[in-house]
Amino acid sequence: MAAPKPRTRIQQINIAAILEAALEVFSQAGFRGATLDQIAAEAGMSKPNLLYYFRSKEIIHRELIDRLLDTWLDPLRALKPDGEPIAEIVAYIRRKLEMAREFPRESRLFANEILHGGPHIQDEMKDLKVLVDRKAEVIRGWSAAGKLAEVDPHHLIFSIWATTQHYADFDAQVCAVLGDDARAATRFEDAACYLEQLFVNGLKP
Amino acid sequence: MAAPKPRTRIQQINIAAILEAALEVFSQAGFRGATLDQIAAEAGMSKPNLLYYFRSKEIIHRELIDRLLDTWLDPLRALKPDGEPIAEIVAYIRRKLEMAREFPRESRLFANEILHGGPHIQDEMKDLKVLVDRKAEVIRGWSAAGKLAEVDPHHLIFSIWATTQHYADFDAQVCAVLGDDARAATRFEDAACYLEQLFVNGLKP
DNA sequence: CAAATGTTTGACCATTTGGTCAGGATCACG
DNA sequence: CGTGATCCTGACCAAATGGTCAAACATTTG
Repeated sequence: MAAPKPRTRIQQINIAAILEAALEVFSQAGFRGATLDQIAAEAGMSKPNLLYYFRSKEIIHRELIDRLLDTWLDPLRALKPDGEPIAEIVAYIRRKLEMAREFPRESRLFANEILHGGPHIQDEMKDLKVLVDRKAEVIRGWSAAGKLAEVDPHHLIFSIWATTQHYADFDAQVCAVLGDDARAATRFEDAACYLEQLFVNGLKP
Repeated sequence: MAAPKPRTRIQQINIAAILEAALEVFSQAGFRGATLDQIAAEAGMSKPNLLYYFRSKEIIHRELIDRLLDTWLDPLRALKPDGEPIAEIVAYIRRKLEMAREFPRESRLFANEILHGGPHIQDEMKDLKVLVDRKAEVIRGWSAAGKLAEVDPHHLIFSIWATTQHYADFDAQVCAVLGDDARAATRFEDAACYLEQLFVNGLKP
């Protein structure tokens, strides 16, 4: 199905360099805002050479999205039905927050895509729905067993996505609001602490 | 400071039509992805005529952002220090959710801007920080008075922004995951209900 | 080494796009 | 109704951009 693995050493190096550069540029400027010249410059090669490895701008973008989706949902997949519900959810939040810190560019790339209606990932959305529906059933089971408050599982998942990815996608705003002081530097730890409190106990005193 | 109000009737009509069209196009395609031709077509006029009213693409964008920011923070401003804390926060969440439903294009326009580092709104970010810091103090006071859990007020505000704007910015994903059934149709009501539960009581059974 | 295969590039092209301009159409108003 | 201000447009332009191509340059391999 997928193209056979890169044959030569040079191909491996250059394809990796291009994807790294494209991730940087796409995540900053969006698909339309990114130019092949920018990506080529960032990757340290000429534009025709870049196009020798990827036949079009869109193909680079697709490849990035494909690779991203592959790992993006791992934290959700890791939600274990037989774990302790609250602990499982807190662990999920921590994993998502960790990804927001480790892979902010991937998060922004994805956010950009969805923000514009996700025109390139209609198929993948179907798979996403299947996965989410399955995990929603798990959560519903937890609620039914009295181990979790009775909440809409889909919206619970949305709220976890929203609160964690916010720290990657809206980093500019987060940092601007927190200012230059130490609070901005510890924002991920502070967020983890706050979100655990929020999701477990809410805001009631 | 601002240009004197549109003089003529025609100016009022056309400027309004342009801003409406630009909001539509910018929010769908982003700044770079939007073209003057698209905006002009959407506004039902020729490109040179559009440029007669706004001298450049960037000026249209600035005007939209300016008008947006004017009202975007109203819900936060409305947070009353002498209200009942939990009720005030729930009311804030409902207002933000209402805005996500009523003004999804504005939300996406703003999200796009922040996602790309907010290059056009550095100044406005300063004002934002001032407002948030002030409201954070109010929240801290509520916690100190024992009327609210002890949480980081800034991150509390972030989580409200994230969870509510998610329904505007990531609408494509939300609808894809909820599917075609009635659940997608009632997503805002369901979200309001879920978020109230989450923020007040958390997920503990 | 020499052929075959793989890699790189400068020059080039068509299209898109933000923006201009001169002049014609329309409107407000005395 | 006439005249000055406002409004509108077709034609045009320069720059940017995605993409092509032939030919030069490396690298591998028999």
